[in-house]
Amino acid sequence: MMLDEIDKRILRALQKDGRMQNVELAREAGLSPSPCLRRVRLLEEAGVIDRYVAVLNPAKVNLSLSLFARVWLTAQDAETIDHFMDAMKRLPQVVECYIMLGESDALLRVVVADLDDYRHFQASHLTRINGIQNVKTDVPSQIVKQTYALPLD
Amino acid sequence: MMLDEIDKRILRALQKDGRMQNVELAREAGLSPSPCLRRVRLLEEAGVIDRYVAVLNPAKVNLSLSLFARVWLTAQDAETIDHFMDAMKRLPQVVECYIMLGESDALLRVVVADLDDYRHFQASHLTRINGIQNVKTDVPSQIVKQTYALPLD
DNA sequence: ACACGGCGCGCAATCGGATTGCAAAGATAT
DNA sequence: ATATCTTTGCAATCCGATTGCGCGCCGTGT
Repeated sequence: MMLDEIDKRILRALQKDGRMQNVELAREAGLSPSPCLRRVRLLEEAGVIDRYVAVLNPAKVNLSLSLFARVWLTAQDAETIDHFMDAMKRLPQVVECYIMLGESDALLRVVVADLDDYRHFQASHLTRINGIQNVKTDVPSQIVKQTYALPLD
Repeated sequence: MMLDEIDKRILRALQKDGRMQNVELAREAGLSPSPCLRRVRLLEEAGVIDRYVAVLNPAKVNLSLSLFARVWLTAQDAETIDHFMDAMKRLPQVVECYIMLGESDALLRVVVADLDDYRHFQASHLTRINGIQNVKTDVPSQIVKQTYALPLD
């Protein structure tokens, strides 16, 4: 799919505010409302816009601590990795999970209330999963930026 | 703010689909539309819902490569860190940036088209920033999970 | 137990934006 | 230059968001 400058303006706006009203969106895009909405629908159908989500304030729902865990597995065969991935998909505290090339085998972002909560999570969930050899937890002291917005040129 | 089970159902639904229509949302929450919408507005005003965003498909906008960079700074004083943070805020390719306790000083998630693009980003942006001593790039081979949804009990 | 007060609910009416059909304008290729 | 295909803008329609209001439920105090 080919995106022109108008599409990019639409996407940039919707990445900032996914509920922006169509009239305002049209103004920002430099279009009248109807073609603007039609473009949005096309972008949705084409899968350029994957979904819309509400972003919560972690502190307001008692999940102030976001931390990273680098995971080393006991092996890198498909079975071990698949089992690990399935387990990660099922843990709601694991908000992001990547299988990595290089130093560690996986990188997680885990969201919990506090360190006690994380200790509990690690003890009763992480360590019970087969195939995990080691976990190194990295704690952020500050979140500088957490846009999930992709840069469109 | 105290969240009851209905609020949590609303938040869970909106984290999955931030544009869900109020009538459907009300159905999922087990409420009629008007009190449901009133609750959503309260959650917005209270800052529990921080914002709504459209999530794009990276591949569809030619940004298929998401990678992590661990950064070591030349010093950990406020000035060095502030300068670094300002620089990160200005780089649109840097989608997430955390100042870390422990091994590395910062962790970035960077979004680019491909490795060439990343090399270029590193050469013409990252390495030009004062205070960066070293960067280790970690490449994910697979994205297992990328929910940004917080687990509400 | 009963009366009172406050909070949150659901209904129904209103309001406003989303959606669609259609004709005109623009772009493209021959 | 012209035919064709595409995308726009307008206007009418439709549908959901929003609000006012009365009711019922729950907690409190007597």
